[in-house]
Amino acid sequence: MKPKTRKEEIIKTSAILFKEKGFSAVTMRDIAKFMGIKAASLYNHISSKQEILSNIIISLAEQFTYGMDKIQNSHKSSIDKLNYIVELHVSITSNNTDGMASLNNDWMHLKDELEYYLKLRLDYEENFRHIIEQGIKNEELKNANAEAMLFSMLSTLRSLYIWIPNKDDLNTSKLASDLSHVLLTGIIK
Amino acid sequence: MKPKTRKEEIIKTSAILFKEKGFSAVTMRDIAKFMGIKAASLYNHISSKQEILSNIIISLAEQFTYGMDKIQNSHKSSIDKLNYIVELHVSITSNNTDGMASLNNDWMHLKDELEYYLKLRLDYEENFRHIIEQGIKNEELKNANAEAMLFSMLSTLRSLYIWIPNKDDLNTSKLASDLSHVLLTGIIK
DNA sequence: GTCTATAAATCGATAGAC
DNA sequence: GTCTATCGATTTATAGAC
Repeated sequence: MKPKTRKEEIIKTSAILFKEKGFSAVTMRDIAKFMGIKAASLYNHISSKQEILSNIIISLAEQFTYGMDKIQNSHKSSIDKLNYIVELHVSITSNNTDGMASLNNDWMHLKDELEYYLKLRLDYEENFRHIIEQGIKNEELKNANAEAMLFSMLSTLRSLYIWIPNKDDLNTSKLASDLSHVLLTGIIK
Repeated sequence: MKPKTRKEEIIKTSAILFKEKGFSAVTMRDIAKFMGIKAASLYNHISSKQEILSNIIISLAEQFTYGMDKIQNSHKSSIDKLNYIVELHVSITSNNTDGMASLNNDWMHLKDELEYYLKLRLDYEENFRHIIEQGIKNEELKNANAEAMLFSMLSTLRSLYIWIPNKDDLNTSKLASDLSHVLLTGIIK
């Protein structure tokens, strides 16, 4: 995931700073200083601060959409599908923990792509909900509050970017399996 | 929870706007406009934008600290303590959904109170962790990844402010019990 | 308690030299 | 590809009238 072009380098640097203080509190001068150049030089590679933000967010949102489509089209059990969703989040997040902060906290500062992002997010949530509801019908899952199940899983998976950087020796498959176990079977003996 | 003084009104209004766009993207003019006055008039009641933010965040952080202390000092089982933690989050969040957004997303913009806030948060997490570890020793909880358990519960509870406003007919005790059930016993049949 | 007017600093972005 | 210089807009906050 090393940036190959100068533009990719700007986007990667921005994601680090956006994670620390949020999109609105980071200035073009902050980004430039971090890269050892002047703010005006950034505009030779990108056209606006907005463009940096959309690059970070839309790319991630589309990765989630693509992954969810593959899971939906696989003919697996509901529980297997939920396990794959956990793996999807662990995989995408561990490859871009910085960008995930913008996806979660700065999407509202999108302009041209705001509607597109909101559609991707809504579709994702509806697919997730559908898998849970199917699992209840199948009697794979408890006949309980489906919205609470969805909310709990989504909240945990969306917060992964906060947790993952703290695990130095990151074993993504163990992390995904531990997390699946907690989310699906609970913590009570 | 109706604001009684003009200062409380400013803080309540600010919390609504901070939730929408974040602290840094909201201007004093935005807050004033929402209240039907001019930005300069705000300074007759508060001394800075910073002061508004600390009022929102520190008050909430102290409520969590106070609630956790009471739970720690109660001589209940580990599982009961976890249930009370869920109730604590549902209770505080449902009384101030707007402010919870600042607590979660804008704490890094604190200045004088940043260290104090970080200490309260760290203590809270350590108390939470201790309860889970005790539960594992007691054999009330599974002998599994304690950090994953803590992370999953905390992530879900901290995200409650996003979910609660969407439930119009809010029955807080049913919400807390549904959530406890999902978090403690999982979703698999 | 609210207003108008304004200070002082900082913002995103552009022009043009090298 | 980076620089200096700068524009025009916007920011938090203050001074002083009413």
